[in-house]
Amino acid sequence: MRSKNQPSGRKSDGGQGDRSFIEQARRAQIIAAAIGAIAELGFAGASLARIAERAGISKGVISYHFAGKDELMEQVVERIYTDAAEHTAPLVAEQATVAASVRAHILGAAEYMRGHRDQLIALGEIFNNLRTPDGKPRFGAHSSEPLYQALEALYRAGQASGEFRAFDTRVMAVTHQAAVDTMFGYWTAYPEHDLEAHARQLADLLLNGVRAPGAD
Amino acid sequence: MRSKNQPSGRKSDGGQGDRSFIEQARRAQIIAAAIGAIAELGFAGASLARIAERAGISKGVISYHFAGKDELMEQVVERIYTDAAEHTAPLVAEQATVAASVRAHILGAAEYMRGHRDQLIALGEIFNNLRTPDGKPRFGAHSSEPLYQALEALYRAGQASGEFRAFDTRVMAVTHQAAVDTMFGYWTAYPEHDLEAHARQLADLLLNGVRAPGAD
DNA sequence: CTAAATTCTGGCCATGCGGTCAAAAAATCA
DNA sequence: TGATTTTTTGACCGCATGGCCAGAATTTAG
Repeated sequence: MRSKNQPSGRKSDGGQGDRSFIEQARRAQIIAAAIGAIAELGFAGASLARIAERAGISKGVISYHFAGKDELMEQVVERIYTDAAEHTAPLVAEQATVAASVRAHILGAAEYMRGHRDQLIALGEIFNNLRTPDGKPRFGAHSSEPLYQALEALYRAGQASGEFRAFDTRVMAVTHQAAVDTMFGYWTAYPEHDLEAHARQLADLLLNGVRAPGAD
Repeated sequence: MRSKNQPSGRKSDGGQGDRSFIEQARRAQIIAAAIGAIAELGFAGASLARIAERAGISKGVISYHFAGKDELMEQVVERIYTDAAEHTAPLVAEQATVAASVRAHILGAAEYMRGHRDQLIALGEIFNNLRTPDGKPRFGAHSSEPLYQALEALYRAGQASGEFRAFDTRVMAVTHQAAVDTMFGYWTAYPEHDLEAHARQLADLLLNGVRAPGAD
């Protein structure tokens, strides 16, 4: 009766530990199918049955590889989130001035959006809809703390270097992130919209907003 | 066999036409209960049963007064939306300069948020989640067009008067709206956050971003 | 090749959903 | 008052959902 079948049995296991290759592949496949389903049908429309159908497997397979729908959704978020962060972070770091970093962050985000439409839609859907069993949002605004802190650090550096004027860096970070997120949402609704031009306009706007009075 | 009981039977009837007082009162009561339920439990958690429970009535009453859940949700949106617009619009109009109007819009929105937390949460939930029978979002980003156009007109006026520099007014309008919306979301997540200070910071940021080079 | 472990299938379950309805209750009318 | 209309109730329907599991299929190990 020992050694039950539960590859995903080790609950609350952050790292993926010792997972066989085919196990990892199946999980990746299911996650990909989930992203597609959520992007097309919305969070509520992405049932396990529909995700399984997209993946070309039986519904039970998902239950076999994931503890439940909630774990699936959390894995989807983790996958997308880390991937996006890995892409954006280095772009910012290699700039000479802080203003250039801010601009690079915005333009880099726009470029990333082009190739990851479904992932970002799915991310938003899950953020907005996934809830804990007691009904509270699973990913509240608090989940954006790391993002906010990174942006705050960036803007504070600009203040320290004298590039930027004095302002509340937290409000700035929140606004910056919101503007970038919405740029994506707007482009999603109006696909013919020029994403890169939007990004340039936005960078101009934000940098003008924080630029130190003397610098020109 | 004529004269069936269907107070809400006149489908696609924009105005409320001839509705008895008690009929209007019941509808208002149900809409209020729906707002509370959505704000607390999210869109998915706000079932007809739970809304009815909150209103202290039987579930069937909702079906009697509304054609279906979708109509209820649309009425909720209409109620909230018109109420908010009525509050914000005059504030903007009575300002001397365009910059003052922009500032008034942001500060006015912040003030409004304080007294209408649940309404605005519910509005967001419905915008993000209500879908037509074929699965498409009922209120896409296109629903914000009137807002965007009003803001564009405002910023264009500033450009015409020479207060503002040249920039893409559409990007500006989208960004402005996003920043205001997110100010609300952030305050919701961090209730101790100083909403009015945030609004002032945001107004400074946006106005600095668009201010004409010479003006100071 | 055989045995054991892993993975997959397809059907089943309880739950909650939106919606419907006959009948009861309440309000209105004559 | 009694007759008629409006409103409410509470039970019920069909359906989709997330989850479960016995057994079959497949892969791996000895």
